[in-house]
Amino acid sequence: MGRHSCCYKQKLRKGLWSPEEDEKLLRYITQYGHGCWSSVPKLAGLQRCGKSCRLRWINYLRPDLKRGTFSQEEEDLIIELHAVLGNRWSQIAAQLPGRTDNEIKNLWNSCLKKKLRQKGIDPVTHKPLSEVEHGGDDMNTTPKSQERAAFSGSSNGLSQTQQATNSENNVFEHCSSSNANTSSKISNLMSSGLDKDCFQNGLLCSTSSSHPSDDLVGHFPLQPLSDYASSSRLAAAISNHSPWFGQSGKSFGMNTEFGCSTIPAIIPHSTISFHHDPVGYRPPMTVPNDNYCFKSLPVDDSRYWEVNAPSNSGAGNAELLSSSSYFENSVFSWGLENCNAMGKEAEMNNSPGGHVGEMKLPDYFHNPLLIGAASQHQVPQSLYNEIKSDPHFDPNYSSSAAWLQNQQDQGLLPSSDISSGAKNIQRLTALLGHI
DNA sequence: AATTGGCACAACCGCCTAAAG
DNA sequence: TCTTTAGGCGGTTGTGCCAAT
Repeated sequence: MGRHSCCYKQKLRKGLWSPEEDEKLLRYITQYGHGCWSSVPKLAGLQRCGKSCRLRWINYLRPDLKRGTFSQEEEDLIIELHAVLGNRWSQIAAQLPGRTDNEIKNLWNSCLKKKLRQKGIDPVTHKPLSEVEHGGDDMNTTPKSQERAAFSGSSNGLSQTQQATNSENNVFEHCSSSNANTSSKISNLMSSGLDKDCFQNGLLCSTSSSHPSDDLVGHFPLQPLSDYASSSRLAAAISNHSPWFGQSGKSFGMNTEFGCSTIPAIIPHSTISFHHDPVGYRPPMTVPNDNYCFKSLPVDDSRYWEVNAPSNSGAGNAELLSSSSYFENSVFSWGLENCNAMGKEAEMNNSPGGHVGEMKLPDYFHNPLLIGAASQHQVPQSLYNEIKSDPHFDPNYSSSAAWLQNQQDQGLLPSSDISSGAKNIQRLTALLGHI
């Protein structure tokens, strides 16, 4: 279904979005959330199909987008992840908060592929070009339909041929004997608490019956790792990643719309625990309110992120915390019910005093992430002007923590909120600062 | 100054899957 | 069980910018 049926019913606009359209969509979603995308254009007064609105929001308008060029670390991580996940851009994007799958895909096609080739690495197999040429079994020639079938039937997103190549060639050529260091890293990864089933159902699932399924290290495409940055980040990404693969091979519980997709779909006892270095994870950039305080608890060499569910919500369960509902019901409050009041209040006045978890529209505009977008003309001019004209606006803010702190300094936030919100964010920022 | 090619980015297209009727 | 509808994803194309010629 390329174009939805709604697109045929009436003449809908195509092509680039105008600033007016952006503003309409932004204002609507800010106030009401998107809900059913197919109804968004009508309710927002747009001559677009819902699919187009969704894409525009995800790739362009949503406030937690990180703009600007990719850092070297981001590029390295993308390459690492691509070696494992193949062209599963949405899942790669899930490990790079603030980046969209579209953005990463474009980067890959326009830049990273070329860089790898220049290094003598085949961007498809992540093996040395000479090896690929000799092999003759060129991955580039894998029929699309075959790859799609492989995707749906396999768990790691690579074609079956690709899986076999990675597991049988990379593993036993590069891992078991020559790359003991990397091997030990993966072994450590395994021995330090990861559920083996996650691997068997997830990324490291073997497709070859000739290899014992518990030889998990053996099914990891290790060869490229030496070229890239620390493999611990990849391990972290995988450890965060693999539990959310279902049997169909598709991930679930990953909400890339908010760039927070590493939050597990099922979180027993309302606790999010990220084993190992959570370097691939950043908490939602939305400020947690009092009920959702992110805590970092050092346990051995691992770090754990914990979310305290609100005791009075009656929803401190897995259902609430499942992906989108998690945000729609709680943390991502600006996107839904609170936004309604938020927008109205913003229209009436800019009075301070809103809670951290209930940002008013002007406060929302102080969000450095949105401002980042605005500064690059990613936000409609009228909104940008609104931001710039605000006396509290400071384009130099570089973190949500700084932003929060300043909100308190300005008297725009009560100290109770800053203590639970900003401090946790500051802790997160410090812990994740090395990214 | 005009043309051309490369590049980055935004958006569309088509496929797959799941849910609902 | 079949059909319809919608969401999501990856591939591809269109467009504008910029540097080189």
